Amino acid sequence: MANQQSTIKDVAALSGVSIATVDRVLHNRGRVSPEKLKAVLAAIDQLSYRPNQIARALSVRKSNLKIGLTYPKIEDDFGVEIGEGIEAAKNKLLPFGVELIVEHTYDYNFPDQVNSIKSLLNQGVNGLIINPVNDSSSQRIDQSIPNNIPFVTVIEDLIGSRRLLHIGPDDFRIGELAAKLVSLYSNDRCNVVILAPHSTSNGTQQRISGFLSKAKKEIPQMNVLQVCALPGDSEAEYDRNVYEMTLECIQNHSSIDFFYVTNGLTKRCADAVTESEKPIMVFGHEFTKGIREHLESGVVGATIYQKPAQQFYYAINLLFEILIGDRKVTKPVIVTECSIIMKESLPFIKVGMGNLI
Amino acid sequence: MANQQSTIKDVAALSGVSIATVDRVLHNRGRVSPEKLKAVLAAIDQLSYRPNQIARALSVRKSNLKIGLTYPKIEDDFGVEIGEGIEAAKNKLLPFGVELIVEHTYDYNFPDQVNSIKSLLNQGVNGLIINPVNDSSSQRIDQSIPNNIPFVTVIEDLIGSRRLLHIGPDDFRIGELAAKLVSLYSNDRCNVVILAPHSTSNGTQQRISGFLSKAKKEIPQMNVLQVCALPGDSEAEYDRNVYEMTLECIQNHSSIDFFYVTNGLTKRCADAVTESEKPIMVFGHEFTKGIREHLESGVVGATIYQKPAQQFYYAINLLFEILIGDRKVTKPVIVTECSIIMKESLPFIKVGMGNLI
DNA sequence: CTGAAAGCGCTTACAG
DNA sequence: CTGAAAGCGCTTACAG
Repeated sequence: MANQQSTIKDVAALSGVSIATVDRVLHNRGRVSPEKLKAVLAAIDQLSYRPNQIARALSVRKSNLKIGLTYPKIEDDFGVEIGEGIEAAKNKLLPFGVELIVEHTYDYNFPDQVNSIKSLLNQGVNGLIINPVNDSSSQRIDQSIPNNIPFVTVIEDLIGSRRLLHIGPDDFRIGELAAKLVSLYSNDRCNVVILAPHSTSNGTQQRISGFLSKAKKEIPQMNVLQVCALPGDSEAEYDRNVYEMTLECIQNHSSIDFFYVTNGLTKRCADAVTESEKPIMVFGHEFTKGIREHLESGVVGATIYQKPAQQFYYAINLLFEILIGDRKVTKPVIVTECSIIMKESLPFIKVGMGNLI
Repeated sequence: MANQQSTIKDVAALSGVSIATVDRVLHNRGRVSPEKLKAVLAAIDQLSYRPNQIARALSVRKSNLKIGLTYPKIEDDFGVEIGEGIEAAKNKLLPFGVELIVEHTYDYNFPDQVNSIKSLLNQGVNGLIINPVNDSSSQRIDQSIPNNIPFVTVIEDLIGSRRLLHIGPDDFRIGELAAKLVSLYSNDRCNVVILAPHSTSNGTQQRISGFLSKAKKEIPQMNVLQVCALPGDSEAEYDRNVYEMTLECIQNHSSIDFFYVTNGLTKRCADAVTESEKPIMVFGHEFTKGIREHLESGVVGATIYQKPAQQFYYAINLLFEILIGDRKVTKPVIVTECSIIMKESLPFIKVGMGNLI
């Protein structure tokens, strides 16, 4: 029937009020007489009116929202992908008059992150996105952010903090999946060494727990020889240490079949395995150029990819919608998609923002 | 420096012309004197001006673009997902004044599809999205569409047709991946029966070819006992026949370890396997409710999911951008993402439009 | 070839 | 509590 989409003008005409009043009803910015309220609501219903978001965006532009973002910047393809997600979100929100202010720490420096948050607050942001460098500090993060500034976490949760919501992978289940993948590539023998960065990261612990739990429950032939906590404070140190630790493990255990690396250090572990020339397969995480090469050569069996660009893009958009009141928070944790990547699925994998326009 | 995003007004002011002239330059709708052209170009460059797409959308709204879409509607969750992708695209394009007109055939009826195309053309569409029911008919599709109406194909290509571009999975590689997955779940013995709808669908053929090629090249223990072409003309027939054929195969071959089903009929095959109580595992495609249940119970080992909602959403948006001149066609085929789904990755899978906002 | 003006659908002061 | 008016940044007839 009503072929053309109806507008706020139509609603105003039908209910016999001005468009300003309709707008008040729409966003309950209050003080509308009961009769008019009722009439407007009825008209909205009758015309099944839905506000034009584009028009809204254009005029709301003037409000000049600021969103702050802080994350630990790592100089590799994972960092590049995060940058791509941020850039995409920035461009998408630009015409809405949103200013996205980005700060980052180099490596996992917690005091730096607290400083970056202060700096963002000083610049007058209306909300924050935080990719925490360290999740044991929920309290201190809470303390650095005023109550009236909402913040959301990405990738790594800040459990027990005042965060509005968290967006990231389900690390325990990811650990379980990793164990399953390892078992699929094994025959009778399945001796595994786990390499994880030594950190208080909850995500890492969850992955290890998930892995071990799955092995115990369902994979009788799997034997976890060792769980190595890599020392380090920076990505460079981790990179060095994972390489050396891998070689060391190979020397100490004569019977390793698999390494499971709980994060993007997968590449350097695979480098060491390649160097050793042992028939060992590596399983791990993320999807950088180096990991792709090891997948192609068969040293890495499979990797679980958490699509960082999409997580950031999604988090930024979500916070924006929350700030302008277009979205309510219904659940505190949103689990994001992860992909299983193996040699044969390389042709289908989209990195960065992929096909998402 | 230039903190605020510059606007068309700024460009006009800087180059000493009217905004109408800037607009002419922007979209080269011609007839601008060389001097002014140069001045405008310089100003655009100097201000690094980027048009506000939101504002553009709002005014371009009046042009009232129509996009037509036709696809074979199947009454299952796959069809529901397609509907979700279409709905999301429709809502996204609504404020741009785009009317998305959707027609569908029931099942794979080619004459019906030709009729639906005619009907869409009669309604004055400016471009078409076609999910072909049958790819042997590129010529007849070409003939039903005037040269000035661009069309793109989704999911199944119309090779040799005049389509502007194709958006869909890489079916040969998908077949290869399927063979790899089967081999991962096998131990020493790996006897496989392939079930495929009897149709002229090129996608199906590609998947089978990929599967066989991979098996031959890299999986010596794999033995393909039979490739069954299922008779049928409608989804209901296929559903019935795949069930019966599965039971028949189980009777005829005493040693089947795996079924590979080239499409969403996976569910009915798994039903029959469950019924037979044989220790046979099914591999297949898509991700409907029924398939999820079989993954949970372990009858289906893994499924490869082509995310139909996203393919449609993407195709519609792409055609829109092409029609308004915001995007050029650079490559004729766009390969979309596919996910490997196994029991352990169920927690991460987003169906429909997932987290894509 | 060029510019002034109206308009897309909404929001936001402002005045009453 | 309510409405008229200006404005967001662009496009599109229209007049010159």
